[in-house]
Amino acid sequence: MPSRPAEPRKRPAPPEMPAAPTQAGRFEQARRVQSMALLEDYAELIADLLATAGEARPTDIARRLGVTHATAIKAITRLKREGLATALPYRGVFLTEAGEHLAARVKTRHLLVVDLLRAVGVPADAAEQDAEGIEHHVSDITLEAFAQFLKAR
Amino acid sequence: MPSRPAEPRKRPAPPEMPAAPTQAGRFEQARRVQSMALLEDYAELIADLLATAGEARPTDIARRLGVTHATAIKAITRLKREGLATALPYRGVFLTEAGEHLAARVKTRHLLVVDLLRAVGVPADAAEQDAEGIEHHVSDITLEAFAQFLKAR
DNA sequence: ACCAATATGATGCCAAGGCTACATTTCTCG
DNA sequence: CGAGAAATGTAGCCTTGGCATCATATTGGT
Repeated sequence: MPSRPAEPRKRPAPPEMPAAPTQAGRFEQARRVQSMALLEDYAELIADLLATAGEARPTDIARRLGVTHATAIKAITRLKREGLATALPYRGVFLTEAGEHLAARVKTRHLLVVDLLRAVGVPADAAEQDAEGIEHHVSDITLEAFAQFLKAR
Repeated sequence: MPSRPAEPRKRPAPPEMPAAPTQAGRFEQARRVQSMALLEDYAELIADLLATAGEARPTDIARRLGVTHATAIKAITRLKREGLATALPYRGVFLTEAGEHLAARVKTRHLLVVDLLRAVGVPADAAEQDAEGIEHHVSDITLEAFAQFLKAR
């Protein structure tokens, strides 16, 4: 039996010990990171399309991300609002300098995360899949540690 | 200059090569995982509070997660809807069997992720912080690889 | 036993990210 | 060149997960 409904409460001992310096702080940071994840994915993909095909069109972006074009266009609007991309109607999307910087960092990080996962024995498919979600949460410090580890072995 | 506005488009070569079996599929999976993340965090925390303090009250949950109590209550409502938790008004939150199972899996995974990060040289603070976001994206296959790696070294 | 303090719950608001449906523009090709 | 096809853009709707605010319940202390 999972758990009994509890008595009327006696407020035994408010576990006010922060368990760690700030558990709440860690969750907040994780949420902050998460809000950047989508921008990062779009920036990286747009950079890839620009490099590969010479242009990045909403439909291609949408297909690659597995969303509808309407969703992609909304995201592109946000990218523009954040100063990461520019777009001329019916003429494709381009990255600003800030957008290109972001894309480059994201790509580097992605490759490093995949390499590290492979290095500790994760199969290629799983490494690719998991990296897609993991990468956004890897801090610079952790990334540096990954690089060191890979160099050392 | 980051990128030129482009010519009227000539549709050069639709890069229809799926780059990988399914890039879109990986993003979709990452999004699916993300939608579970919040439930996992709540389940783990509730289990911890129940074990530590004997009860899990919305206000404590909120404080530990760094959100307002209104937000916590909404999440608890979703936990109930998903069959992971039960709650009696003004009497705290409890986990169903499914909720306890989830909490246990999440906790195990969290510890393993932190251990892995530490093992490859990530400082303790960063490991704790990054694990908070990373753990949700670690598949069973990857988790198993982590376990093997830790055992082997 | 009462009242103030605190916790809890209910609403309503917002932004993000999905979607569908429909309108418009551009392109391709006969 | 002129349609039909395809891409692009717009609008409206939904769910999540935040928030603040207000109303109600519980609790603790005198």
